[in-house]
Amino acid sequence: MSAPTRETIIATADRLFYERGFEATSFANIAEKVGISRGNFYYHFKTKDEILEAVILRRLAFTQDMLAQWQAEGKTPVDRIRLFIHILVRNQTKIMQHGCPVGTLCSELSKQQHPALAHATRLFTLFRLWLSGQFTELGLTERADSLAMHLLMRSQGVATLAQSFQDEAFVHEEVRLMDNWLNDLIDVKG
Amino acid sequence: MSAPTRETIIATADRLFYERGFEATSFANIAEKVGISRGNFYYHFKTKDEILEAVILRRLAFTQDMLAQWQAEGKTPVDRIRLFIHILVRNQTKIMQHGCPVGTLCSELSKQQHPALAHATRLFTLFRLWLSGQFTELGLTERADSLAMHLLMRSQGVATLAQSFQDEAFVHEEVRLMDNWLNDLIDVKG
DNA sequence: GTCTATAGTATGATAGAC
DNA sequence: GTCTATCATACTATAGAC
Repeated sequence: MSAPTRETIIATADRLFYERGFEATSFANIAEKVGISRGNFYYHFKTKDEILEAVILRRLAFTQDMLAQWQAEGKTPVDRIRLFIHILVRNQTKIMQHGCPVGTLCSELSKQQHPALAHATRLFTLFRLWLSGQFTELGLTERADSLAMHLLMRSQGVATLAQSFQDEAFVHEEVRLMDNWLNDLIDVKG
Repeated sequence: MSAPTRETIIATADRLFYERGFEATSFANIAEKVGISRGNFYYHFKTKDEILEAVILRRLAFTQDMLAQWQAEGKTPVDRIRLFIHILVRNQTKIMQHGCPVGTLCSELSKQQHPALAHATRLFTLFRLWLSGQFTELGLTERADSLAMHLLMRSQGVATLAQSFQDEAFVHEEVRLMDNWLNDLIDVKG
């Protein structure tokens, strides 16, 4: 059974890519954290890009699971959209330290002109389609995709500034504004 | 006269740090672009952190110049705030390729827990104080800083998603929404 | 102020023993 | 599947000639 080791490598790489960045994380860093030799590491992954692909696949799977859970957990579309908005509060500590896992990865891959950018952007697309579905359920079919992108945009902006300024109050204030924005959207509609 | 070479190094490093990222840019990369040997490079800068400091100082100076120019160019505070909002359109091509120069640098330095993060964040602070001043002039003194942070947040979010999705129409749509947001702010006030 | 030469370290990657 | 040993390359950085 090689699955456990392989899975441990991917999970560790996932964490380190998030905390330190993709470029800044070396094979040695990952191998050390996992507790295996570098040689053994190459048995599981031949290149750094292979680990990146595995990490993105893992994140895609985890994101889909999370969205499915939100779908079951939130009773109304508004409740479900709020579950998205409030990840900024739930994951606040990590976001202030390392930013958004999706945004920072896409940004780094974009700068490196890395071919995996398109793959990583699919993480954003999962959220985009899910949010768009919620807005459609609210009867805002025409604007659904724009509204989804708008919310994604705001969560990205908050994450970047939270990371730079290390300001907890700012995050709460902006989450409050996003809640208000959502309320106004429903009021105007109803 | 060593100033020309030194200035060329800083300008080149500035560009490469923006285009490729700080970590991904090596001394050899910069030296090659400048057209000097690596040995000569070390005559001007002993460590990579020294160049980073010089680059940040350069960016601070350029930003202050730009803000001073906007101050003179925009006839009213609203005009001046619009000059800020529309950098997203003016620099669209570069933003879609490399993101926001300030946001991506701060994000990277934050991940590396680099001591220069506080210094780089001052770039954001320049915009924050300038925008806050415009809102104060509009009579929104109490909310001036929150409004400034809100606009910074939105420009960061747009930059990150523009970089990930490579979507020109999205940028224009969000700039339009920021313009509307500014108009509504004045309407409510007046 | 600029160069070549070089040291020392870390990296991505491979070969082969167990 | 895991290890040690090894390679070629790239990096930061220094010493010294011109």
